[in-house]
Amino acid sequence: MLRDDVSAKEERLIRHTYRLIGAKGMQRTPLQEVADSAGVSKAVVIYYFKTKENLVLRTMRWVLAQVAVRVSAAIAAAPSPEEKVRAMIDAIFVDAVRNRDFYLAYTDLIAHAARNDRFNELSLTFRSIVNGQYAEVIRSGLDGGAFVVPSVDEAAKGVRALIDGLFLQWLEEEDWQALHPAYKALCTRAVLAYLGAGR
Amino acid sequence: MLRDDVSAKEERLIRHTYRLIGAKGMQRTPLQEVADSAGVSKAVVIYYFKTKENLVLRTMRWVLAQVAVRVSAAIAAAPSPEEKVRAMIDAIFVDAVRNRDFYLAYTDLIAHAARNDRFNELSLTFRSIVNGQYAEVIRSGLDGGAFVVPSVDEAAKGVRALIDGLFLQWLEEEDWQALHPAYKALCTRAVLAYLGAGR
Amino acid sequence: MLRDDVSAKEERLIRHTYRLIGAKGMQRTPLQEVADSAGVSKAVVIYYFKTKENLVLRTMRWVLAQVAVRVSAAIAAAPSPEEKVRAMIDAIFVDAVRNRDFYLAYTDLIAHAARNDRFNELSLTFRSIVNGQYAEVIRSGLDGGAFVVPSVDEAAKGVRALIDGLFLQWLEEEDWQALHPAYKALCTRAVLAYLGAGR
Amino acid sequence: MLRDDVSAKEERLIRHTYRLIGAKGMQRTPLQEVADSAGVSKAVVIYYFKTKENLVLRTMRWVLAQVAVRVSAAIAAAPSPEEKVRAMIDAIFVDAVRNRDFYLAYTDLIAHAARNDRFNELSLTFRSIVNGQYAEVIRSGLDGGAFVVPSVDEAAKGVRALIDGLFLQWLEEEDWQALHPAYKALCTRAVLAYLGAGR
DNA sequence: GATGAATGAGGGTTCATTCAT
DNA sequence: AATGAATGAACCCTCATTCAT
Repeated sequence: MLRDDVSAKEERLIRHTYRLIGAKGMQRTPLQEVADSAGVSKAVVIYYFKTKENLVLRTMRWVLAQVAVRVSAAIAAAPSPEEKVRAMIDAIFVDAVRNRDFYLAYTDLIAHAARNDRFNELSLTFRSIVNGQYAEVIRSGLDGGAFVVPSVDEAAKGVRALIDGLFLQWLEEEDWQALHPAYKALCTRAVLAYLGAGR
Repeated sequence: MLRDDVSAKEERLIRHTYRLIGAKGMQRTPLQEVADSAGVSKAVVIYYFKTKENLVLRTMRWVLAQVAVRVSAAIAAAPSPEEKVRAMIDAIFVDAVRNRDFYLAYTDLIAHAARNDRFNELSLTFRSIVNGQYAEVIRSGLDGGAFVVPSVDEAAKGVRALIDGLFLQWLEEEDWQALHPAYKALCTRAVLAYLGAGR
Repeated sequence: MLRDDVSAKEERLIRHTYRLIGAKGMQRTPLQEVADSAGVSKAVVIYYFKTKENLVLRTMRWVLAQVAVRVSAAIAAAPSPEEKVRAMIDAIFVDAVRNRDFYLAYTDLIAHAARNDRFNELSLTFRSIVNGQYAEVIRSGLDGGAFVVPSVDEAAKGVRALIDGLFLQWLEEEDWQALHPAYKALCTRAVLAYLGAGR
Repeated sequence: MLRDDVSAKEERLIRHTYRLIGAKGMQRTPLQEVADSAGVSKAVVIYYFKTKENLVLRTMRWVLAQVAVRVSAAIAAAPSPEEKVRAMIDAIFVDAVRNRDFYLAYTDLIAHAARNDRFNELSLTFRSIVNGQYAEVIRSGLDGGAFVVPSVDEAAKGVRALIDGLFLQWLEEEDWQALHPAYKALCTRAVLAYLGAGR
C-alpha cells in the first residue's frame, strides 16, 4: 500500500520537499533548500531520511496516498455512476496551484520511474490503486447501463489516459490558473463521452 | 516552425544525445557521456552547440520535427477519416524502443518546459502542430458524419490526451516491449470510441 | 568601513589567499591552490566564502584594513608634522617582501576595480580612508607653517601619487629587496619636497 | 628600443587587441574576441603572433612606443623648461578615453611584469625611456635655475611617480571623463611644486 | 596565407553525504 | 536529537593551441 507512518517532524520536512519539487523539480531541489525552507539544518534532513532518494520517495508516497484517499472518498459518497465520475473529477481537479504542484511532481516521478526501480515500484502501486478506483466507477455504471464499454479494465486505462493527458496539456498552458475550470469541464465531457454516457 | 538546419556532424551529436536522454534523462546525461558516445572530445560538443541547454533544445526540436513530419505524411496518405486515425496511430506507435525513447524524452521536456522558457516555447510549438494535425483528421471525419464531437479543437485535445496518457501508462509497464502492440490496439479503440466512430 | 569580522578559520584562508595573490595575481590563483596551501579541500574555501570573488574581496578588505590601521597608529604617535610624515612612510614601507605582496595585490585590485563594481567600491573606500589620513597629516603641518600647499585635499592626492607611483617603480626593480631602503628614503624626500617642508 | 616592424595586418590586430585589453584586461580578453573584433578567424591571430603572450607583448610595445614618441616630440618643441613640463603633461593627458585605455593596459602590464620576464623587460625598457625624457626636461630647468632638485635622476622618478600615481587615482574616479581636465591641472601644479618651480 | 575543426588542461561551482560533537 | 564542518565526485564551460587542408 501507500501507507507510511510519518512522524510530525518528518511530515513537516515532506511538506516542504513536496512544495519545492513542484516548483523546481526533484533534481533541481537541493537538500539545502529543503532544509532552509523548513528552517532546519541540512544534516537534519539526512538524519531523518538517510538519503535524498528516500526523502523524495517518501514525499511522493505521502502525496499519492493523499490523492488516493481523497478520490476514494469522493467516489463512495456519490450516488449514481455519472455523479461518481463527476465527483471523482471534482476530487482530482481540486485547485489550480495544488494540481500544478502535483502534476509537475508526478511527471518527474514517471520520468524517474523508468530508470529507477524504487520509483517504479511506487508508481506501479499508485497506478494500480487509481486504476482500481476508476474500474470501480465504471463497473457501477455498466450494471445500470449508464456506460457502454468493451472492458472495464481497458476503460479504466482510457479514463486515466484522458485525465493525465489533459493535465499534461494544461501544464503547458501559459494561462493555467484561469484555464483550470475550463479543463475540468472539458475533462468531464471527455470522460463521459469516452464511456458512452447518455448515448 | 520546428525546422532547423542541422549539419551532418551536428546531427550525429544530436542522435547520440537523443539516445542518452531517452535512456537517462537530460539532467543525468553529462556532456562527457554524449562526447564519449559520439567518439569525440567533450569540447567538440560545446564547440557545436555552445551550451548544454542548446544541445538538448536542438535535440528535442529535431525529434519533434521528425515525429510531426511522419504523422503528417501518414494522415495525408490515408483515404477515409477512420483510416486516417489508424494511420496516425500507426505512425505514432512505430516501434517499442523508439517510442520509449521518445516518450521518456518528451516527459522530460514537459517537466522542464514548466520551468524554462526556451523549453516551454518548444513544447508549445510542438503542441500546436500536433493538435492541428489531430484537428484536421477530426474535421475530415465530421463532414462525412464519421465522427460525432461537440468541438473540433476540444476533440483534438481529447485525442491527444488519450494518446499521451496511454503512453505514460505504457512507460510504467514492466513488460513494455511485449505490450506495445496491445497498447496500440487499445489506443485505436479508445480514440475511435471517444470520437463516437461507428456509433 | 573596512572592518570585517573574520573567524579564525576564515583568516587562515585569507592569509593563504593573500600570499598567493601577491605571488601570482588573483586570476592566476586557482581555488585549488588556495586550498592546497591551506591544507584543506577546495570545497572548504567555497564553504566559507561562497564564491571566489568573495574570497578575493574579503582578502583585499582584510589587508587594506590592516594597512589603514597601521598607518593611523603611526601618524597618531608622531609629535610633529614632519615626523608624522616620516612615521607614516615608515609604517608604509614596513618590509620589502610584505610591500611587494601588498602592491602587487593592490595593482591587481585597481585593474579589477575599473571593471567590477564590488572591487571598485572597495577600492574607493580604501582610497578615501588613506587620503583622509594624508590630509590629516598635511593639515597638522599647515597650522604651524611646516608645509606650504595650495589645498589640503589636493596635496593629499599628490602625496598619495608620490607614494603609489614610487612603489610602482620599485616593483619593476630587479633588485627590489636591496633597493627597498633607498626607495623609502627617496619617498620621504619627495613627499617633504612636494609639501614644501623646510623651505 | 621599442621599435618593432609591424605589417599593416599585424597593426590592425594590435589595434583591436589594445582596445580590448583596455576594456577588459589581458586575461579577460580571449583571442576569439580579438579575432571577432578584427573580423578575422581566431587562427589568424595565432598565425601572426604564434602565441597570445606574443600578441600582448607586441601590443604593449606598440603602444608604449607611440607614447614615447609623442612625449619626445612635445618636449623638443617647447622652448622653456616650465613649458617643457606643461607640453609633456599635455602630451600625456591627451584624451580621457585614450588615457583610460592606456593606464588600464599599463596597470595590467606592471602586474604581469612582476611575474613574467618578458613583460618585465618591456616594462623596464619603457621605464628607462620615460625616465630619460623626464630627466632631460629637469636638466634643462636646472641650468637656468628654474627648478631646484637634489638629483636629476631622483627627480625624474619623483615626477614619474606623481604622474603615474595621479593616473591611478583618476582611474578610480567614477566620473573620470569629466574629471580629466582637473587631474591634468592638478598634475601640472604638483609636478611644478615638486620641482620647486617659481620658488 | 588563411581557417574551420578539434582538443586538453584547467577552473569555478554544486551538492549529497560523512563525521565528530 | 541535532548540527556545523568538511569533502569528493561531478559537471559545465573557457580558452589557448594544434593541425589538416
